[in-house]
Amino acid sequence: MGRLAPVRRASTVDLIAERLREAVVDGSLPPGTVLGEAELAYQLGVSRGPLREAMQRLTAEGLLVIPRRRGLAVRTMTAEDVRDIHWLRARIEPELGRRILTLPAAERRTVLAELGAEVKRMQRALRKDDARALGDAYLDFHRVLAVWGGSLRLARMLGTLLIETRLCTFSMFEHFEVHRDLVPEHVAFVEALAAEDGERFELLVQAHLEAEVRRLLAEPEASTEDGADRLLAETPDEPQPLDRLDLPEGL
Amino acid sequence: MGRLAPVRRASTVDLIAERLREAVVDGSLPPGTVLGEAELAYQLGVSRGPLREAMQRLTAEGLLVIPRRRGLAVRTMTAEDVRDIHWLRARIEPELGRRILTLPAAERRTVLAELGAEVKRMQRALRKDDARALGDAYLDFHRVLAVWGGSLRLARMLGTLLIETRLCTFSMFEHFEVHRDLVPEHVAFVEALAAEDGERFELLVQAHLEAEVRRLLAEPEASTEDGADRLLAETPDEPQPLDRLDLPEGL
DNA sequence: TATTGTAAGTTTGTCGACAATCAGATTATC
DNA sequence: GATAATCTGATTGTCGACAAACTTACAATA
Repeated sequence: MGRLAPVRRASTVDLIAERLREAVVDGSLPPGTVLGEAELAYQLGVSRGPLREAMQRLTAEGLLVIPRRRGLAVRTMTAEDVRDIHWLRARIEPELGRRILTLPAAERRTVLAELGAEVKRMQRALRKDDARALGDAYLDFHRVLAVWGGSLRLARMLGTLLIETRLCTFSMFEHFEVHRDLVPEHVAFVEALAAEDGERFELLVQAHLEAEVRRLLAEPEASTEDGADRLLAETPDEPQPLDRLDLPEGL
Repeated sequence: MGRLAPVRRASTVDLIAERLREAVVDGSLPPGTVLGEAELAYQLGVSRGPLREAMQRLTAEGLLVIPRRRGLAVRTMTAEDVRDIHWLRARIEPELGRRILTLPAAERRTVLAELGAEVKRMQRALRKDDARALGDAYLDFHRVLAVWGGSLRLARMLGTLLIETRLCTFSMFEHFEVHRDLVPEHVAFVEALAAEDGERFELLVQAHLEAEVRRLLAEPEASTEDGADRLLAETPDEPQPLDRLDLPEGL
């Protein structure tokens, strides 16, 4: 008989954490935002207790920062973070690709179908010049890799890295930008997987991620001196940027 | 003028989380342990608020599990977890080795010295037949790799994986065991790094980790039917083991 | 004018309490 | 005798409040 998946009611903390993650991903909480607990709790319609618990969780994921006595702040990514994140993704994603290629044919077809669907979403977004939708489809494309990669922990890691990638964009630019290379690049990804060419997939992914780093770290548009300030934030002369305040805790 | 490192007072949550991590690592909180919040808070001398926040953080790290209305439980690792953890480590640690080899010579010497010191600790522990100390030195050896690997995120990940590795041991066996292969294996690791032979280092590490998996998943001593039960926990017929209750949250 | 000292205001960090919920034991029923 | 229903006790999930700590602004002094 078919086993039933156990029901899993999300706790309030789960809900809050998810809501916060969403807000970070969709840009309603841009990097550097500082929020008071009371205010935020009121907005979410919960008390400060559960909110603080959720904050701790997002802190462990590296999305939030808790400056002492200052509520919470959305992490601002430095150039070093950008490099670290993309370097890591360049190791993880090809590995996931390889694992996906070892899947039974049926499942592999499913993966390819899902990836194809995301590429289609990207194409539609591009036609509409909808940078936001393009970015969302981009994230979901890579999430598919995480889900099918066969390693719980690697999936979780990549999931976090993808959100951090989004934070990189927000940290470096004021607003989304459509960049047209994205679609052909991802078409190539799918083709490489379809051809069961793991090596080619790896090279393509790495090329893509390196290009992303270059794009993100290129001098931001001169207009937004704000962006310049943020790049500066990684120079060692700052009075210790908020972002790194409680990182070392992790290890 | 020399910049002063900013003072960083640990918050109560940090302290609690650290204490809990320690307890997990040193075995005073074996896998499967269920604890009531009130009791634990009393033991730690704090109120339930901060304790719950720390719990959320350890949950995000995958060390704890929060069964609904049951306080908290130390995660029990399944055979699948054992494989996942070691598989991941087999990807991460060689990568860290490679990065360490690209370090300036002076720093590389420091790393080798630190690794050598840990190996010495392992040898001393082995001579005394002190399995606990051997395990601790083992953890610290690999932590050195994490610290010097040059990637904050990868370091954090490996740090967590190492604690999980310890949980694997506790999940599979009732007590520590001295196994003598460990020391020569780690001597070889250091030698490979000293010879700047990244490839050899990779092979050695992978061999070691595969051996560990075999050792951990070998039928536990017949005496401990408890261990057998735990192995069973991963079969799909259980009514959902506590361990996996709230994992999917991560991604 | 720059710098230090002071004070007020705001926010967090922590705690205690209440109510809803669940697990386990007991009892009733088929 | 086994299953289902009920009940009770304990524990969590959530909230409100208090006190300490920090930040900011202002004033005084060199």
